[in-house]
Formats: sequence, structure tokens, C-alpha cells
Amino acid sequence: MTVHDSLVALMPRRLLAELKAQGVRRHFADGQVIHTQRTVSVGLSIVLKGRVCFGLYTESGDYYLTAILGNGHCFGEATLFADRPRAYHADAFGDTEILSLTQRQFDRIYKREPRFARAVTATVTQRLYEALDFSDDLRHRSVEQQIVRLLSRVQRLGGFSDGALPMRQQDLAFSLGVSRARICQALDRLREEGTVETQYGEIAMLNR
Amino acid sequence: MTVHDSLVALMPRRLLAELKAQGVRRHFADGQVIHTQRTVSVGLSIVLKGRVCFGLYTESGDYYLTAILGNGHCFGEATLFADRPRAYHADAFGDTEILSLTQRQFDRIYKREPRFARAVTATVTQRLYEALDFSDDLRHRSVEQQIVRLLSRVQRLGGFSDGALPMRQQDLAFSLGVSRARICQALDRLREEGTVETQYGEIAMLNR
DNA sequence: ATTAGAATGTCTAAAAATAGACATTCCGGG
DNA sequence: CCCGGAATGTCTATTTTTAGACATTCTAAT
Repeated sequence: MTVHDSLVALMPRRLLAELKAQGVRRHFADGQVIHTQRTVSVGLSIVLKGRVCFGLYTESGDYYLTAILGNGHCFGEATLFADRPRAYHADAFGDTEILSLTQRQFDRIYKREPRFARAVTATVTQRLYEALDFSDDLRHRSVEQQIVRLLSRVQRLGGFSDGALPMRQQDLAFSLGVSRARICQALDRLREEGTVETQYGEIAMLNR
Repeated sequence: MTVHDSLVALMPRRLLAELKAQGVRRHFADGQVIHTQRTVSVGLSIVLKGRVCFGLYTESGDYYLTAILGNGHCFGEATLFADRPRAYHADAFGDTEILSLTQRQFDRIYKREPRFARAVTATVTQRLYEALDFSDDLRHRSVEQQIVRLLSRVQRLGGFSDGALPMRQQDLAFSLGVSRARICQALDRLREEGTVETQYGEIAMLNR
């Protein structure tokens, strides 16, 4: 199956201490904006507490949640290595703490500590292969299967041990590129099978 | 637009010399198998000459081409950093030379040379964001647009300066997750627009 | 030159998905 | 407690896509 360790899980503990000593910790209340889409800002961020929701605003002003990262995961690599602006809008889910490293801080440690470099490469590589798997799902699986696999991924990356995920059916529809009606229909089937349960603005996977 | 530099393009030249000194160069004739799907083998490979075609065999025995990597690009990172078997079947396109590094060789240089580590992280990060862009295409663009964008990507990564790409319509259909009939229809439209030209087993993009 | 296999173009009936509307339910704020 | 906006469930007509078949064209090998 798919493996994806968080950046922190891939580092020796002393390195995390080192990073904390170098970087800045920032605190966000539930729902507070961490960064906005298309902003140009360079640096690596690591989730130390809470979770970060990533999403997109369409031209018509609608917002769609596309991912949630939990403890130990990092984001912003593309600002360092691919010269990209922020691809997604990010805001805090629950009480959240983020460790931020400037490019300079990152570079210094990256250069000095091969184990840190290793952890960064590993987490990005794993994320790449997850993305490729996801593309496979989009192309070759039924919407029902896509939903199950998307939810598993969100659960895992977000560190939701179980229980409900904060996703609307619109978010699913957007994330999978199908209509909301199609999602409704698929959820009907999955509910019947006993695979998922839905509440208002939430979806929960059952068993495993 | 999308940026994706090859591993070699991201390294100082002296590092490439270093890699060549450490690794093994292997030579493949056109069509020769480089590795098969699901094989467990660890190491990084770099295309020094020619091109490598990646594809998948289905249970029914059909083969579908999914990507082509040209000069300077690397593959096999997932065997080093994500503990994965070979995800795709790979064979040579034209007279091809591959530089192979064992895990041990790779590790030694990676540890000693932060610039090499940097280049690896950068190329993987860029590939990740390309994969995310591709997912966006699959979900939110018309098949016509998807075709154009897929062809551009193949052209760029394969180092095809222009001219025809060695892809069958079945490959496109598989890569985009639609029926061959749908691809035919889309190609009709693109041909009318003057965007692409097709030959037997080949597709060429026109203008830009 | 011939031939077999492969790739392509094209068609039709059937199936699937969509847009868009509308009613209902839910939640949070006053 | 009430209200308004948001999310959900559901429906229909329409559009899109598919499966699957078949004829044609192309290529490479004999």
C-alpha cells in the first residue's frame, strides 16, 4: 500500500530540536488564515500542532477544500525548489502551531545536515508517488472507489485517527472532478454498503 | 507556466563527472528492456543519451505508454526514498545510455555533496507539482485541453524539440482515462483547429 | 509484392453524467 | 427561539461518453 511518512517522522529527533531553535513558531486560532493562494513567499513550514486545511477559491468566489495536513507534515517546498507561489489557500483547523523556516535558515541546515536533506527528499518523493497514485484513481477507478481512497488519504495525512472528516460533498465533487449529484449517488451506495457515514459537512469512514 | 528541470540541468557540471566516475554506464539498443514493472531493485538512474519510455501492462496483456524521459532526467527515486518496486515498465527509445548508481553509491555522494542533494530534491519537487497540475487537468479541463497539455509535457520531458511524438491514440486514451472513441473525436477537433497533426502511431503538435 | 497484425476512423444504441432547479434539513448568530 | 445562509437530497431533460463492432489504412516482416 501507499506509504507516506511526515517530514518529522523521517528525521532524527535532534534535528527537529535544531529546526525549532532556528525557525520561528507561529500560532493560529481555528480558521485563521495561514497564507493565501498565489502569494509569493519563500520558506518551509512544518505543522507542530493542529492541522492545516488547503483549498482553492474559484473565480466565482466559491471555496473548495482539497487537503488537510496534520502533525509533522511540511508544506511550502515548492516555494524553495520550484520557484512557485503558494498554490493553495491555507488556514488553520483547530488550534495550530507552525514552525517556519526562511530560505536562509532552511539552506543552512539542509547543507549541514544530510539527514535533514534526506528527510526532505524522502517526504517529497513519497508525496509525488501518492500524487501519481491519485491520478491513477482519477483515470481508472469508479467514483465510489475514488471517494474511499480520497478519504483514506485525508484521514492519514491529516492524522485523523478515525471519525468524521470535515469535508462537504462539494469538496469531494471538486476534488474528483465530477458533479455534486454524482457524489450524492455514490455516497448513497457507499452508505448502503456500510462503508461511509455522512453528517452535515462531515464524512466518516467505517471499519477499514 | 510549469517548470521542470532535469536532474542534470540542476547540478554543477563537476558533479555529473563525479557521478559518472562512481556509477555504471549501461547501453541499450532501441526497444530494449531497461526494467520491468514491479521488479524490486534499488538505485538511481540517469539518462545520458537517448530516451526511456515508461508504460504499463494491463492484466489482459495490453501495453500503454505513459511517459518518456530524455537526456538528463532521472528515475528510480522511489526505490531509494519510498521503498517502492518499479512502478512502470521501462524500455529504451533509440540508442540509449543510462548511468546507474547503487544505493550505496548514491548515498555516499548525496551525503558528501549538498548540491547534489539539492538537485535531487528540486527535481522531485518539480515533478510533484507537475503531477498535481496534471491531476488538475484531469479534473477540470476538457479532453481536448488535456491532450494538448499532455503532449506538451511529453515533448518537454522527452526532449523532443518538435515534430512527432511516438504515441498511439490508445496511449492517450489510457493516460487520460477516456475511451479511444473520445480521443478520436477530440483529435478531430484539434486537427481542425490546426493544433495537432497525426500519423500512424504518432502525434505532432503544431505552432505553440 | 504479399500478408498479417496493428492502428485508426466511424457508426449506433445504450449508459452515464450533467446542469439546474427546487425542497428540505441543518447550523450558528442575533 | 427564530431566522437566514449553507449543505444536502432529489428530480428531469439534456448532453456526453461509452461499448463494441466493423471497415479501412498502415507498417513491418516475409
